[in-house]
Amino acid sequence: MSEFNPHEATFDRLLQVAAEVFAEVGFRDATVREICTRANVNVASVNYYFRSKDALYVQALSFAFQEVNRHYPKDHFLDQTIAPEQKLARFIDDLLMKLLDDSQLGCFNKLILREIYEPTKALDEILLTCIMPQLTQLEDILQQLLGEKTDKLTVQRSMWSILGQCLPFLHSRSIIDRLYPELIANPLAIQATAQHITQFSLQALKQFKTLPSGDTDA
Amino acid sequence: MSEFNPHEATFDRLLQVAAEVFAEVGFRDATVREICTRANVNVASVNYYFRSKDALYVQALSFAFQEVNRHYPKDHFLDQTIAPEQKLARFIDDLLMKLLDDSQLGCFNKLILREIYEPTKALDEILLTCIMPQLTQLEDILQQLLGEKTDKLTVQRSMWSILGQCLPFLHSRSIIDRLYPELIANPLAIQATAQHITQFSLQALKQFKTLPSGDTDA
DNA sequence: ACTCGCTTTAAACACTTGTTTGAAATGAGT
DNA sequence: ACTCATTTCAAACAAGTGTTTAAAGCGAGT
Repeated sequence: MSEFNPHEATFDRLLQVAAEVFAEVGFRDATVREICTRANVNVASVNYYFRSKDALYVQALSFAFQEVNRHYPKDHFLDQTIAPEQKLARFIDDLLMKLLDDSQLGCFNKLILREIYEPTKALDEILLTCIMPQLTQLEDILQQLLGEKTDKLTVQRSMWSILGQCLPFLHSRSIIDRLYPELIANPLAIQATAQHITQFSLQALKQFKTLPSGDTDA
Repeated sequence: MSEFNPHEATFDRLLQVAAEVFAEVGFRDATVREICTRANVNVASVNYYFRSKDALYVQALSFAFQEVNRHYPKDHFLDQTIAPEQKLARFIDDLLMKLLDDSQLGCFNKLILREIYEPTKALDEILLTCIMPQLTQLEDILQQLLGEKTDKLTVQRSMWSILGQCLPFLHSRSIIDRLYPELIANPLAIQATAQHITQFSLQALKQFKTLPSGDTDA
């Protein structure tokens, strides 16, 4: 994944490789020796620079968040000129791309996923810095789309309805790859799937609207 | 979870306890010694009865499936007198209850979830015996609901839209418990959430119908 | 009472793991 | 050229792992 660069300080190389390895096999299955070998670094370096494997994990996590947030800026949803329906479509598109990203960044996603799946003490920080911003962003879009008078609980449930439709492409990849590969075979298929989710959701959301504005239709 | 019963053969006790422990901490973090201690059994028993820890895991998995399938019979969806909308509502209700089941059976669910999340060689068998039946059941309901002329891909995508809405309550429990506990605070709340998913989906599905039958409305 | 197959047991084995250690290498400041 | 703090290294350590072993216990059939 990340080719060996001798000019990168061993500290940074360790962090980078650790994130990758932890993402691939999880905290427990990741061995210090494997990480050090891949980083072309002596075994003792982990304890020298990070005190322990646990501490390395925590640092690797927050490093991964920084990277993800750096590559996926989230400010382009504040634009009030774009219709909320459009924003929702964009949100779903972006999310699906992110979840199916198998590159460098994808491994950071996997890392976060692991943390959700079996939380360590680091989860609380992740929730605050990584998950919550995404959730409130979607919540805002939905509140705009449905109208201010739609109650919070309905908005939240709808938010999970939409998130839920996207998430299987991250956490049930093993099933989808085996039984429904056509859904994500190529970028076009992914976009079609995203479009389905958008259509599905927009139609569903109509029933919860409390706004009179009836000029936004397919 | 399962209190020690001296009259139960050690073989059965091992299987039972192994399923619990594997579900709790995963294959790698589960130690043979922990399993044996909980089962009031000598360490060597695992290798005596099951040849290896790996083999024990596989057997524990298929044992878990048998138990789950025994407790959740799936034949009451063949009844042709029930409207497909009703069937969908029932399906979602059942699934949500299952996914949120924290009892004895819940641990079997966790076991299966783990297998989906990080597949071992055992996944293929699980897909066949445990996952596929559920999926095709939902697929059938949807095909009935949408009409025979709706294409398979749309049906499959819709199936994942519905499944996806339910699955977060299993695999993102850590987030929901922390940020949205009201959604599943008690049986009533769970039912309300299930009802939301049903309404959301039925409204969404309308746009994909290819059947003329227009007498099924909210 | 004795045998013989099955089961249980404590101890040991072989291996991997995270971590520590103390010496060697490195390199900037003088 | 020397110093000294920082970094790297091979080797060893201590603890935990799955597995094996060989002896002891047990229980029905004769």
